Amino acid sequence: MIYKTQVDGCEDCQECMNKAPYFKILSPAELEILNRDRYSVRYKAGEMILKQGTSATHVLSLIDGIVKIYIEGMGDRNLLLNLQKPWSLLGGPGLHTDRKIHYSVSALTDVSICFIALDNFNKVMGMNCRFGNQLIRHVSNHSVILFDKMISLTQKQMHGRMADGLLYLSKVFFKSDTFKLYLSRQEIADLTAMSKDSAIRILKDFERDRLITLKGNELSILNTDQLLNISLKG
Amino acid sequence: MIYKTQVDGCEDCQECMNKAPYFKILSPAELEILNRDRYSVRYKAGEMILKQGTSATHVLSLIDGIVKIYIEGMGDRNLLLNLQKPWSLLGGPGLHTDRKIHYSVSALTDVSICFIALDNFNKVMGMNCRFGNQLIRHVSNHSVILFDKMISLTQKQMHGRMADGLLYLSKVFFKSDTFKLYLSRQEIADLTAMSKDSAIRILKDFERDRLITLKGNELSILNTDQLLNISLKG
DNA sequence: AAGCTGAGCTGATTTATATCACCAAAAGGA
DNA sequence: TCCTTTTGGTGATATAAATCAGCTCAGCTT
Repeated sequence: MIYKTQVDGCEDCQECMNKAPYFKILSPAELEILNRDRYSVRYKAGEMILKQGTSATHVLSLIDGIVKIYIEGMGDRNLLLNLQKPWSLLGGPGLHTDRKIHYSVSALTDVSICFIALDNFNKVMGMNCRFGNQLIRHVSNHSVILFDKMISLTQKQMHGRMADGLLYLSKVFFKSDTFKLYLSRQEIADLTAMSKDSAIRILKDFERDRLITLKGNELSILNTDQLLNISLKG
Repeated sequence: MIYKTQVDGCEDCQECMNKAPYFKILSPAELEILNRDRYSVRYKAGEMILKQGTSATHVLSLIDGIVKIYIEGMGDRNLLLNLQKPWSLLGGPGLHTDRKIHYSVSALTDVSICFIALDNFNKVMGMNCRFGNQLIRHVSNHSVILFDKMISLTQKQMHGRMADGLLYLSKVFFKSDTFKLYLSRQEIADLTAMSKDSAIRILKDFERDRLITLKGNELSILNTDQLLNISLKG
C-alpha cells in the first residue's frame, strides 16, 4: 500500500519554508532539526493515511492532494470532521497529549505527505516560543470550528445540516460555487451526521428546489442566499 | 451584579503557585507579570461570568466554586459542554485566535474568579516555551474530549447520551458515585442535547430501573456497569 | 455477452424524539 | 398569608429521520 518516494520540490524542509506557513518563522537550524529523519510518502486515492487508535509518532504535513479527517464512531458509522489541502498539518490533538491518534485520515485524491518525527517537532517547540504559539492558534482554531459544527449537528435538522455541509465545501474549503465533489453520498452523510438515504433525499430536494445542480460529481451552488437561509433557520 | 473583593488566600499570584498547576512552572519574574493588573471577583450562583460573543480581554482562573461552560446555539437552546472546578483556566479557544469569547460561562455555586490580563498572559507565553506547551496540551485535551462528546451526541440515542452525561458527572467531574446535582433538568437536557421533557423521562426510566436514585438534588449512581453498557450500546 | 457488484435513488414503514397540554409541588414575592 | 412563577413530571400526539425493500444503472469480471 504505502510506498516511499521522493516528492518533486520537497527534497528537504528548507524548500518548505516558502510554502508551508507553519514553518516560515523557523531558523535554518530549527528547520534542520525537523529535516532529520524526515521522509515523504505518496498515497493513492482511497488509501488510509492515519488510523484512529494507533500511536502518534510523526507530525504530517500535507504537500499535495486532498484528504478527509473523520472519527470512527459507534458501529461502523463515521463522523467526517473536515477536508484538508496543502499545507495543512495533520496528526490531531493527541500529538500534544497522550500520543495517540484520535481521528483517521484518508486520501480523497492522490496525496503526498511529509512525515516529521514528533520528537524533533517537540524539540523545536521547546526552542521557539513563536512556533509553539502558532500551534496553539492552530489547535484553538480547530476548537472554534468544532463548536460551530457541534451546534449544527445537534441543534439543526437535516436540511439545515446539509446546507451547512454544502456551504462549508463551497465557501470554506473549495472557495468556489462550482467544484468537483470528491465525496460519496455516504461521506456526505458522515459530514452531516445523517443516514446515507436521508443525505440522498435532501440533495435531491435541493436539486428540485434549484439550490444546487449535480452533474456526475460536479456540484454547483445556484442559490447561496437560500442555503444560508436554510442554515440559519436550522 | 459584579462586585470586586479580595478573595482570601489570593492576594497575588505568588500564592497561586502551589495551587494552580498551570502556574507552577513559572519563575517569580513571570508570575510578577501575570500579577500586574490582576484582580479577583466573587459571583453568586446563577450569575453569568463570560458572555459568548464579547471580546476576550482576560484569562480567567477559577479559584473557588463550580461553573458551567455552554454554547448558546439556535433559538434559545444551549449546549452544555462541561463543568469546571478550581484551578481550571477559562476563556476558551478565542483567546489565541480572534480574541472573542466562544462560549458562555455561568456560576453554578458561589464562585471566585481571578482575572489575568490577556496581554500579560501572552507576554509570558512568549517568554516561557514550557508554559506555552502546557497550554497546547490544555487546548488539545479539550479537543479530544470534544471528539468523544460529538460522537456521543450525534451517534447515540437518548438513553446512551444520558448515560454518558451521568458517567461524566460521577466519574470525571465529581469523582464520586453520590454527588449534589447542581444542574436543573433543563441543564441536563442541554448537556445531553435533548428536550427537557425527554431528559426528565429518561432520568425517571433510570430511577425505575434502579440505575440511579434522585433525592432532592442528591444523585447516586447505583449501577455503573449497566450505565456503561447503555453508553456502549448507544 | 452474461453475470456480478456497488452506488445512487425512491416509496413505504417504523421508530425515536420533540412537542403539546396539563397537573402538582416547590419557591419566591407582595 | 395568599398569589404567582418556576420547576418537575406525565400521557397523548405529531413529526423528523432511520430503516427496509426494491429498483436502476454504470463499471467490472469472467
